[in-house]
Formats: sequence, C-alpha cells, structure tokens
Amino acid sequence: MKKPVSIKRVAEEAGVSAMTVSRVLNHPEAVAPATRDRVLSVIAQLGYRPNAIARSLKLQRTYTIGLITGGLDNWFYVQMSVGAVHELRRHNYRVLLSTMDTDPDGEPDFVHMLNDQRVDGVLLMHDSVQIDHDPLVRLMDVDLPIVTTGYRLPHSSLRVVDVDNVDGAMQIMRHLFALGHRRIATITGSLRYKAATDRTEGYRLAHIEASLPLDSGLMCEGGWTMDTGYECMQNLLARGLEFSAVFAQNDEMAIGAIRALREAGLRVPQDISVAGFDDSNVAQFFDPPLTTVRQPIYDIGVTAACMLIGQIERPGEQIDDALLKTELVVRESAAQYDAVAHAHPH
Amino acid sequence: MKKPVSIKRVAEEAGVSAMTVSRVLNHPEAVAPATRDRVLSVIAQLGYRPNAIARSLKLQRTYTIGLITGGLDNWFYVQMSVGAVHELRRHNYRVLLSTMDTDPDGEPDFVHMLNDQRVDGVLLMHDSVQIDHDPLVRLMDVDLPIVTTGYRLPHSSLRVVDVDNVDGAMQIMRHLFALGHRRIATITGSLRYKAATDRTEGYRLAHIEASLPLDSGLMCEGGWTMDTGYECMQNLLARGLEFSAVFAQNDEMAIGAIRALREAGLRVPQDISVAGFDDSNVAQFFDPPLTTVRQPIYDIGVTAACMLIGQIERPGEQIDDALLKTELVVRESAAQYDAVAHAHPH
DNA sequence: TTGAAAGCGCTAACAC
DNA sequence: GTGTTAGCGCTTTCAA
Repeated sequence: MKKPVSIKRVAEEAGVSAMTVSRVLNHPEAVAPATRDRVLSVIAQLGYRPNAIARSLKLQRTYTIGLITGGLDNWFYVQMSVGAVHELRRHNYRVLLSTMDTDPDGEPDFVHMLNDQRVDGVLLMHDSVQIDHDPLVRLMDVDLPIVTTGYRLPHSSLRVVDVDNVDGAMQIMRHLFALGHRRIATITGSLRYKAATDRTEGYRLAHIEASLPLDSGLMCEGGWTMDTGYECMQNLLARGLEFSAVFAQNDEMAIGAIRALREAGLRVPQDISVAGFDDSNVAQFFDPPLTTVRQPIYDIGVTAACMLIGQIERPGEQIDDALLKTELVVRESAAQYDAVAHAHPH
Repeated sequence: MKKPVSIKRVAEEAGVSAMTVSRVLNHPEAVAPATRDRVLSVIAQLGYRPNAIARSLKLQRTYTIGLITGGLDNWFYVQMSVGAVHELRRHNYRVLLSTMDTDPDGEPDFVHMLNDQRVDGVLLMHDSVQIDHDPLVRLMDVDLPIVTTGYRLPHSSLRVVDVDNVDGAMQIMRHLFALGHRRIATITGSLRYKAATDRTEGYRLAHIEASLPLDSGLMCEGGWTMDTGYECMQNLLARGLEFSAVFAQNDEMAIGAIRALREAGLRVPQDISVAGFDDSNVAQFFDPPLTTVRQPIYDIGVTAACMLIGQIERPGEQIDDALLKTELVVRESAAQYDAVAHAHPH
C-alpha cells in the first residue's frame, strides 16, 4: 500500500508552501505564473490529486448526493436513476446509492446515510404514495435539500418532480373518444397512489370535456400488476354493462386485461379497444402493440437532479415543483369503434 | 440550516471530554457504566451521529466502495449490482456509484473516483473483454483492492469473479446430444470476449467427450445481439450444411436465430432445436420458451462484494478468483431429434 | 504574491 | 477510567 501523495509532499517538491499549492488548484489567478507552472508540473509528475475527504471536512460540502431508489430491480426506477446520474455527473457530483430496505435495527439504510453528513442532498425515487406516517418523515429532521419523484410528504421543505398524470389520462381518453368510443371502462391503479387518483381524475375530466356521462359501474380498482388487471377485466365483464374500450392505468394491467378479454372470446382491438399507460419496455413488443402514454422517465431523473443541485448551490432560491408532460403513443391495441360489432351482443 | 451536533457538543452536555464520547461509541467496555449511560442518553437526546467524513479522514478508511457498472440500462449489470449492494450493505459499507462513461476531458469518471481517495476498494462490473490497453490499466496505479466480474487485465493485483462458461456450454451441449442431435451448429458471441471463447471451448470439449467430430462450417461468430443472431442463422442456412440443432451463445442471439429459421420456413423446435445462454428475463416468456443456461447473476454480485470486503479488511490474505456454477434450464426450444424429419431435406 | 496559523470533527497514543 | 495532545489533509483568514 503506497501512500498517496499529499499536498505537503507537492509543496516540498516544488519549494513552496502547501497554501500555494492549494491556491494553484482553487484560485490559480492569485498565483504568480512562474510559481504556478512549477507547481503544476510537480502535480502532474507526482500524479497528485487532492484528498476529497479532507476537502469535504474543511468545506462542509461533499459534492455527493444520496440517491435513494425504490428498487433497482424495477425498470422504472432504474431509468430515472440513469437520468439523474448523468445529470449529476455533468455537474461533478458523486452519487451515493441507497435503498429503502431496512436493516436489522429496523432503521432504513438511507436514514443513516443522511445523518452521517456524507451527502449534500438527497434524491428520492420512489412510488408516489401519499403517506403521513413513514420512516421518511424523519428525513425532515435533517435539514438537507431533498427532491422526490412523485413521493409526497405532508411537509413543505421538499420539492417534487412528477408527471402530469391528469393530462396524460385526458390525452388517452380524447384519443379513444376520437375513435368513436362512448362507453369506456377504466382499470385504475391502487388508489393509495397519487398517480392513480390523478389518472382517474383525467378520466373524469375527459368525460366532462366531451359532455359524456360518467358511469361508476365502468370503474374497477386494480393494483398495478398484470394479475389485478386480469381480475378487474373479468369483474367488469361480469357486470354485464356495455362498453367498447378500456383504459388500463398502466401497461401491465392492460396486458392482464387483454388476457382476460381473450379468454372471454373477445378480440383486441376488433371487439374491445384497450389502452395502457407508461409505455413500459414491453408495450411495443406485445401483441397487439399497446396504445399507451409515454412518460419521460429519463427526464424525470434529469429534472430532479437539476432541481436538487439548484437547491444545494443556491439555497434560499425559490424552486417550484416540476410537472412533466406526457405523450400519447398510438399503436394497435385501440381501434375505431365498430358500430356493427357492438350492435350485436358479444 | 441548523448545524448538526458534534462530538464536542455532546461532551459538554454530558460533562465529559470528547474522548470519552468517542470511546462510548467505539470502545464502550473501556468506559465506566455510569458515565456511559449518561453519555448515551445525551447522544439519544441530541440525536447525535458521528460525522462520517471526519471519521474517514482520521481513520484513512471510508467504509465506502466504488461500484463501477458497465451500464445501468443493462439488466445484467443491474442484477449483479443489486447482489453486490445487498452484500455490501450487510457489512455496513456504502456504495459510490460510477460508470465507464468518459467526461469531456476524455477521462473516465471512475478514475477520478479512485484518485479522490473516497473509496476503500472498487467493484468493476463490466463485460469480460480481454484488453491490454485500456483506461483501466490506470486503475492499477492506484493501490486499491479491486474485484471485477469477468473483466480481465494483464495484472495480478486484481481478483476476478466469473461464471464457469466452459462448463455451462458443455451442459447445454450434453443436453442436445442426449436429445439425439449429432450435428449442432453454434453462433458464438464476439470472440473478443472471454465469455465467447470459453463457451466455444465448452462446445469443443463436449464434442470430444461425445467422440463426435467438429465441423468448423457449423460455427459462426456473432456479436451478442438479436441482429447478429439473425444474420448468423441466415449465414449458416446458406452454407447448405446439415444440422438439427443450434447453440446460440446467448438468449438474444437465440431469439434472432429463431426469427431467421421461421423466415426460412423452419419450425422451432420441430425442425431445428435452438438453445440459448444466460436465462435472461425474456427467455421464459418467449415463444417457444427457451432452453438455456442460467447464470447466478445475483450471486456474482454477492461473491464479488464478499471478496472485495475480504481484501479490504484482511489485506495480505490470499484470495482466489471465484468461478461460479451455471445451471441447465430445460424449456421448449430444444426437442428430441426427429430422424424422419431430417431424412428429407427441408 | 506568498506564508503561518488555525481549525473542520474525529480518534490513537499517551498521560494521569 | 478519563483527559490532554496531536494530527489526518485540506482551505480560510490574516499578516508579511
């Protein structure tokens, strides 16, 4: 284990004080060109790099942020994280990774991370659950800039980046209405999630906009998974109500719903149109390719990172929550309403 | 921004010296029970947590490792990373995330990370390329424990965790032989990768073991992607040689190969059997579900983390490279050899 | 333009 | 069993 070169070593070698070396690195303009060049050449020769730990201790600034992710096995969070990591890197921040997992003490890992004063801020990429009691409220004790993606806490000191779910749902509903559908069912996500209540609100507003009545019999609450999409679809069919299209509030439930429709002898999209949400990685490879709403996942990460850096570097500055736009992706799972097919019972 | 409580503050409040507080935390047995309890209660009351940065500076130990991943958008690395992160967490190590991306200076990010002396060791999860000239050789200048997954460098000071690709390939070949196949083509990965040369070696050894001749006309070098699997399959078919099964050296190429076979009017597995490698997440959902070889990806991460911690905490101790076992996964893309079908030309 | 002193928060070594 | 001193490697403040 050879010891790394320190600033002292460089100073000796260059025949100056440590202070001058430090200045060459941080305020080069305040050093005489001749001295500067000499120091720089010694630095290069010795391969000196300042010890970031010592620097952090002195500056009370780590240039590191904590990235807390809801689960690295979830494609969604990974995409977001990649966006955030890229942005942070561009701004020369390091990323300390943490999870929501709890350790044997029952203390979530990230709580330690925060208290250790190893990070300048925290990026929390998690589900948009609405919670009051949560390990996360402890976050608020630590007075650190925090940005979350969709995760809301009853506390004002944190910023939120989210997707405009209301508008996204309206877009897909407008598309279905434009295709001639009039009675459209929806399979919601778990209504504990803001994403689900927002998408449901979009579903509602789109009806109002189109001056069409809402039928609560056409709504069924799922839980984001294929299984629940499947069950909800069976449930909706069993109710015996008329409808020609289904808006599943994510792609997984859409896939589950399609399976249920097929088992009931119905074709998608010929007999029933189905739309999803998310444009997850399976959406385009599924049969039929899903009509859905794309979320700018990567950009969520980028935006969140950007906001966090802003909070860190310009404290006090007012930063507003961000609401990102979604984009309708028209594929083949939703088709023109076929009056003839629907004239006869299935 | 309220200032976090320091050890001094706790010391004052408890009426002891800072040293005693430090001892309570690090060598509690060396402190009188009465003092200890008093200090502990002050710590709890003030919510004191030692400043990890200051600790690192003093101890010259960060309890942080650098995780360099080949790409977070690759399911493979993510799985490995999750394994590593879990293991590191169990041992109370933090994880600093980095990538192989190069910044505007052309300097890979992780090089900075290493030189900053912010980490106690490095986990490098990347492709098993064999390279001599590489930014990574710079890694070797820094005298830090390093463990890689499959990535080999002509340097002895790093440990490697890899999968037994030779044996994995032999397993799948034995399976195909057992199904009655005698002439089996292979689509290799890019032969710049050790994984590909190893799997090809397994292909060769299995032939020797079965006393069957090898026909170099049945080999085609691909590049791991679906596209190259597709092209290689077309290429192999165009050669006009007889064969009843194909061993694609990963699942993606297997999928590409199957597409090419279908376009040529051949059914899988009735006319041609196809086997893959990796048991990637699509393998079981594909039609037909792929017969393949499962790699213990998560365990690779765990093992690598384990070895790294060993090197950090017990320097000097001899640690051997690890070679993990694979497991044959029999599904439906490879079937019994049908002599009748192959009696007639396709 | 450069240097000396002090201190960020912590702990190992040595007193008492 | 507890306190004092010193120093990890750096930078800010003040003096020369």
